[in-house]
Amino acid sequence: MPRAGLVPATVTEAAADIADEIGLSQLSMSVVAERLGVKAPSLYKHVDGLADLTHRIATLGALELGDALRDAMQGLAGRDALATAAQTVRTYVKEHPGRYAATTGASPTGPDDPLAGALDRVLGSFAAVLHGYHLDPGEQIHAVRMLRSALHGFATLETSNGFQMDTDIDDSFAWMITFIDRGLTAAGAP
Amino acid sequence: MPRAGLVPATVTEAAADIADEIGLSQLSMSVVAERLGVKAPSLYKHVDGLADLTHRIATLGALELGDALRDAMQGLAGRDALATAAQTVRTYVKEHPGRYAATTGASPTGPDDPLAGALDRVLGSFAAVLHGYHLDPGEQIHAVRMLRSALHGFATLETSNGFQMDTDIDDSFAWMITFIDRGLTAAGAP
DNA sequence: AGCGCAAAGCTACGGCCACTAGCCACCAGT
DNA sequence: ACTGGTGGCTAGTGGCCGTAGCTTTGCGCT
Repeated sequence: MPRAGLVPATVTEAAADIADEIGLSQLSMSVVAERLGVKAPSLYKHVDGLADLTHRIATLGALELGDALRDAMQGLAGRDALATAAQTVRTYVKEHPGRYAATTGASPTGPDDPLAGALDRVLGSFAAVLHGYHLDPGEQIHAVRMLRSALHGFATLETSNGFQMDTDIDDSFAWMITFIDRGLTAAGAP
Repeated sequence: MPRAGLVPATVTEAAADIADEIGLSQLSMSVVAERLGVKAPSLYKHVDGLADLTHRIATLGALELGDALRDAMQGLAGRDALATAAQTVRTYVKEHPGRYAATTGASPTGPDDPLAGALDRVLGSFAAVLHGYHLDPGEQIHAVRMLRSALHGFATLETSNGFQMDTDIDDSFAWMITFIDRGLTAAGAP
């Protein structure tokens, strides 16, 4: 019987995929082990239990989302940057609901936790979106929180089927982006 | 040994309280039974398992939030109605995070499910807020979704400690309400 | 090539969970 | 007072996380 050749990263990625497929709450050591062709206790050689595994999935999700935002927003500003960032977040949450759920449910254990840096990069992208609107510096933090709330709320409500089906959700999302863009433009030039 | 005199409503309320205290994910039949002075299997005489119990907590939460919104918004319109509704939601989520988590994680099983009606009443209050702004009828649904997203996102991020502590969260919330009010006013009178 | 040793896999186990089966005692209605 | 339904119980199953300890593998070093 050859060895499986696992490292923490492989386990984390397999677990993240499973969480996206069946939901984070359904994730278990057994199902991850099964996918990797291994018995459950073997995973503890690479990962420090289910809580640690979830934390690693959260970090992976934050890193991926940060990368996606950075890539998508290259050279954009103002409304284009806002619309692109928003769509990137929404798409990521729809394609990776398990990773995103892990990310939102996690908090860094300390300043050296890689999750902290990854989350900061995501927040940095949101801040970058707002640089295109000439806001009062004191308003910057409020605007970031408003933007996060709107995107996070919309995406989570959408993935949990919180919206009725009858009206197109894409239209509502576009409307919300326009609403925020107009508000930020007006706030920036009063 | 006298009987405990339980009914489904007692069990649901006790479970909801516990969920608020220790988090919905930590809720278990054992801990509910212990609080009610009863062994865990006895609960199955009143409630059809943990999933059913969670569903009942969700319904309770939606009913309570709907009542709170109705009461708080009596006779208010426009910005006052918006600010009051928003603050009501935020306060409810902060005081009853377990109930709210159950509500957002649940979906009605059918049209006769009491949860469906309760959720509709909450949505109705949001729609009532928007009646004070003279929106195009086609925009109404988008505005409801935007409002829900913002409030839901803000409240869940706040309860999961998603915001850094350094800037006052109350200020950010007030800023967001003002932002939405201005946007809706501008949209209603273009 | 062969040897040694760390590490990666395994089986076996303990404790907690949800949930079921089946028993017993209490209280209500006649 | 009897009787039947009902609310509580104990016992038990299967699943989960996580630990202990064993076996085996395969790399590095002589």
